[in-house]
Amino acid sequence: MPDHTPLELERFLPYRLSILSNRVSQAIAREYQDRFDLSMTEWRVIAVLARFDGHGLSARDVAERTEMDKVAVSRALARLVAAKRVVRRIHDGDKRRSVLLLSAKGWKIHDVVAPLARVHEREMLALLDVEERKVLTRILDKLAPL
Amino acid sequence: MPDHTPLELERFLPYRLSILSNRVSQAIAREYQDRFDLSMTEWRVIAVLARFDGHGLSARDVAERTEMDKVAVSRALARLVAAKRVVRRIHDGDKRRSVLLLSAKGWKIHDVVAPLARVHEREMLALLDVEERKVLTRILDKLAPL
DNA sequence: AAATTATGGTTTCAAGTGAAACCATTTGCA
DNA sequence: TGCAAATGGTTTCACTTGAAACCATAATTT
Repeated sequence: MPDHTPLELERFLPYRLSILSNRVSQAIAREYQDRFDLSMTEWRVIAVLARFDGHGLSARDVAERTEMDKVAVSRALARLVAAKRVVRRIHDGDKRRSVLLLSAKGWKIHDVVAPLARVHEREMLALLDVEERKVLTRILDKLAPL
Repeated sequence: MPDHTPLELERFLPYRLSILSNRVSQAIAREYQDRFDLSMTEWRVIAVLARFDGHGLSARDVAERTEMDKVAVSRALARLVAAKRVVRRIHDGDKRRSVLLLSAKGWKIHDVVAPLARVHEREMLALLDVEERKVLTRILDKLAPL
């Protein structure tokens, strides 16, 4: 007799994770889209360019730092450059490589969105107590290192 | 002077959550695809139909239970019915509503995939200690209730 | 009962996505 | 030095996806 023991989706970890992550990302993405005409991937690009300002990051570096594939990054950059939020130069001595910098416009977006992002994070953390927050960080370190 | 305090993406909670969730989902989805020609959404449909067997679920019910939108469910069902993994009848007394049931074929898939899913979950949990597991559940209950 | 509104479900359309092909340049090596 | 392989980046193609329009049926209002 076959084992029909059903999987309880709503207690299944990968499922719950994906629900949570989708809800959070959706909410944030929608806000960035509406208020700044900025996609999630574009925002991530801006965030790393801000963080590693002065390092002269290339598109490849950005892809690595954001865990997005290079096609996504290429497209996000195309839009950001077109909107003059990012300046693209060419690397001295390697004409394949681009050197990416936030423009003044890009910094302005960053300076508004970054605090906003932190608010979102705080709202989320506000639902947890101190211990839960600590353990959550530890869990993420273990499950998705780097 | 503007505040350029950069957002550290790799410590930003929504970002980390999305990375983790994507990695896990991707790995699982790929396996189901390769081994059973089954998409993630199709698997979720099968899982709820198995779980609520005998309840005569409609497509709408499935959408609710899986937190997927009705378009996704409609398409998943179309494929599942075409593959004879799900049987679709029409509700007595409401000709709009469908009544969905797993076929023998559908049950067979379920009986193989459900244990496999549990293995995936266990592998994940194996990286955590007992306390972390308990707290993780609590965190998910708080952040993504229902 | 006729007319309006709501509901279950599918289709359509536009946008987003990844894989693979591609181009230019650079690196490694015979 | 010259030629094959590798690398940074963009484009193409086929597929997925969500929003809105849509169709049929049911429920509600008058």
